[in-house]
Amino acid sequence: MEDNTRPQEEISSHIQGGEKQFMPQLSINSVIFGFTGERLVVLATQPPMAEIWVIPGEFVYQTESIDEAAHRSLRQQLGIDEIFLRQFRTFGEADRSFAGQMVDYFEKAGVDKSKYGWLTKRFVTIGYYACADFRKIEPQPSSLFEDIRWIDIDEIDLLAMDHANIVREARAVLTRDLLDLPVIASLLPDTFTIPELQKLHEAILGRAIDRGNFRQKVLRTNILEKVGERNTANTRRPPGLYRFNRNRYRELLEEEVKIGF
Amino acid sequence: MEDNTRPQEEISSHIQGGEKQFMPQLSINSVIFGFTGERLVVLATQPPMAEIWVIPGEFVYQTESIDEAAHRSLRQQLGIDEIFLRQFRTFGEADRSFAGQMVDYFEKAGVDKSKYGWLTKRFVTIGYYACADFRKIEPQPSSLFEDIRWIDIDEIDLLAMDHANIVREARAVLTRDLLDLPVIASLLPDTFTIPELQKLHEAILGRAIDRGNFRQKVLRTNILEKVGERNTANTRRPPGLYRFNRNRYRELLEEEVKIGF
DNA sequence: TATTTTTGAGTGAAATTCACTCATTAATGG
DNA sequence: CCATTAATGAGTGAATTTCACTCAAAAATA
Repeated sequence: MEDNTRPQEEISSHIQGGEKQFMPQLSINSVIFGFTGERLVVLATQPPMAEIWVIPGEFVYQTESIDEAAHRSLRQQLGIDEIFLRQFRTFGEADRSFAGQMVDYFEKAGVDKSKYGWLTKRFVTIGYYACADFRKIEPQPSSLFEDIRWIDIDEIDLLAMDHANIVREARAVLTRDLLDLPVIASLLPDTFTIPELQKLHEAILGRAIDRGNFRQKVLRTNILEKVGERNTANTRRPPGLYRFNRNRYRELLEEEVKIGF
Repeated sequence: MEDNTRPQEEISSHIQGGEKQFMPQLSINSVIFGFTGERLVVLATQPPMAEIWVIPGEFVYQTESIDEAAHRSLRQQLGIDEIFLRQFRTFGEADRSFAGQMVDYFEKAGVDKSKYGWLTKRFVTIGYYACADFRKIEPQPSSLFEDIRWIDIDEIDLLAMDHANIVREARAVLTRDLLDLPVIASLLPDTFTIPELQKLHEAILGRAIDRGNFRQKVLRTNILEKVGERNTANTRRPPGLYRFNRNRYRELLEEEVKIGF
């Protein structure tokens, strides 16, 4: 993937030149999953002056692929590079549009309708989902959004438009993809304990897993390598510290070995 | 899904009005799988005057959803209604366009460039795949294509543009979806034998399956009901005739029971 | 009528799943 | 300093599933 970074533009210029540089009526939206250690969360942003929460989105430059647009979005808006990012579905209901929320916003901002009109049309959006280390991302407002924060997976109904539905679909795909362990690797810090890994699985699957059996199955795949003896946490018995063996990862993917928890 | 059928237009009017009624730079393409009894095949069409083969495609009216456009495409072009149809991926490379093949064609046809120009731009296409009963579809040329035929899954490299790749991706998804038996139900006639069902599985998976074990597993799910005693084929011992029990179907889907061959 | 080919049915060893118990470790409280 | 406690690490065995395999049945064919 080449670097298609463009200067971080002011929101108004981003929008006003839109119809010339972007693919018309097309956007991408990314569901970015994180894991607090207990709960599955997704990243939500609040556009300037608009009192709504949405998942991060972008438009597609005429000169870039949709995958590049998705990566650029994360890079420019969140400073995230090198991340697991996967297209999972495209949403194209006939009445899908920003119009309701956007008109108010632009009139407040004093933008001329001839400039933002292209934005109020019906939009088809390509959904991506990503997994990110909860602690490494430091959400900070930029010119593209006023506020940004993690919201619990059970609170997504506060999202505007059809974004709650997009998140639900993404979560269903994530659950299916759970077998491909590389998916969740980026949800965890570089090193972690097996109980932590189990909690992540339980958060995604939404059900409890037997402790002993989980441990056995994971270790049997040889996908983990012990890196430290103990944790500085204040638990009783200190759990072993592990990290993913990236080579074994790819092997498992190619063998299409299903772990099956 | 409402009926959004429009009169079958002449190819030229279909194209010339395009930029006004269709979503710009967006199309859908459908990979339609069939099963000959031995081999997996896909439907390919040849546009008028163009010496290329492509999979069926359409544009999306501003007033219809992408799913409706996909269904309409099959209805208008192939006379197929009520079919299993599933979106599987969107293709959006920066250089994806009909330009190469189309310019020659329209110049031959004497269409003014101002009319077909919108068609030569970069296009993003939403991929759908469908399963159809090989015998029920009777491919016949219409105003939208000059010729149409089934091609073997191993001969898709003759397809133009990135369509071979689209078919490959669809096949990979079909293989994954094979567990959800309803997917393949529409590939078979209403009644069929277990050996026929097994051959279909082998054609999709691309490998041999043990006969006895396959039989056991399928029958254990109670998804089949015996409908006739024997077949009029000229085999040795006549196999039992079965059909899918639609109710049991949905049950299995909801239980998310994996058959796992 | 014997042969051949295909379907239908069954068997058992090997592997996997899954609920469960026991041992180990180190912080905590007295 | 020691018993308690809470968490991790390790193991066990019954039940189930997988999978390669054999045998029986049915009907066309020679």
